[in-house]
Amino acid sequence: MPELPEVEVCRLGIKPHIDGERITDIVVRQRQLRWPIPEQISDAIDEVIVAVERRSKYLIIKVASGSILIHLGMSGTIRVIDKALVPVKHDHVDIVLGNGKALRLNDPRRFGAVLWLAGDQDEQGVLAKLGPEPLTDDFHADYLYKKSRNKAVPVKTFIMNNPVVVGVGNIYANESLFLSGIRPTKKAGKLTKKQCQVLTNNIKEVLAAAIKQGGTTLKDFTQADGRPGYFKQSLYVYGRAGEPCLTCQTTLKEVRQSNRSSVYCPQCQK
DNA sequence: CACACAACCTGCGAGC
DNA sequence: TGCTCGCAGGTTGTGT
Repeated sequence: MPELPEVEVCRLGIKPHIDGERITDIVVRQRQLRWPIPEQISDAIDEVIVAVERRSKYLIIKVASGSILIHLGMSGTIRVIDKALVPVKHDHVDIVLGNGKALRLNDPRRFGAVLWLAGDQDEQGVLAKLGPEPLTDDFHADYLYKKSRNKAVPVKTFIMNNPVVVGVGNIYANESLFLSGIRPTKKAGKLTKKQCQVLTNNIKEVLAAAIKQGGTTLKDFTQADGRPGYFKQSLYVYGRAGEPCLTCQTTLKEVRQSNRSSVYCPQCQK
């Protein structure tokens, strides 16, 4: 499910149920995710959760001696459930809590990850290479303009590249570019300052709006049937190839870039 | 260095 | 009913 908004909605949903709770056990049923779940993750057992944070699409669950990182990949979901609930297919990990609940990760495709960071230093590996958070002031028009100079890559590929900016996945990349009137195939280096301004603004707005809409379903997060059921987005282009543009009725086109589908309006996006 | 593309894995819907 | 194919919200690693 996860692009940045879905991960943030997930964080907001689970935080009230797990923050301040003691981890009483960590049950690993399937260790082989994107990377094997490290044995040292059991260091977190008997410790108290002191923070529930997010960096990029990683959830960060902090205890005194380190942090558990969780990435949901393409198909991961996480739920707070009663610890006695019988696990189903692809329920790979439980973080069992002192309050009788458990944080349960389900991930059919296993592109997700559960990692352990000892101490409080930033990881050399996954977190160190990440660019700015899109919703902070570190991500702004001048930054994007300077960063994109002399880049021949298509702008869509550029904004989906984690070292440039994190958290912009395929859906919101398509939507942001439509709202900005920029073709996904345009070379990043050809963006004007004005276009960088418009694009950064739209990326921020699209992500913020999605978080806000996801938030409306938070109260259902721990219901028995469980699934967060993300608020249905009103999407302008994603998944609408061949259908009329909602602005000008022109038939939306689809191209593949870096093996991902890009949909755009040939009239509205130049 | 910059960029394109395959790979990781399972499930689902379309088409036959 | 059941098979095969293509595609899916992400990221890393390899090759040119």
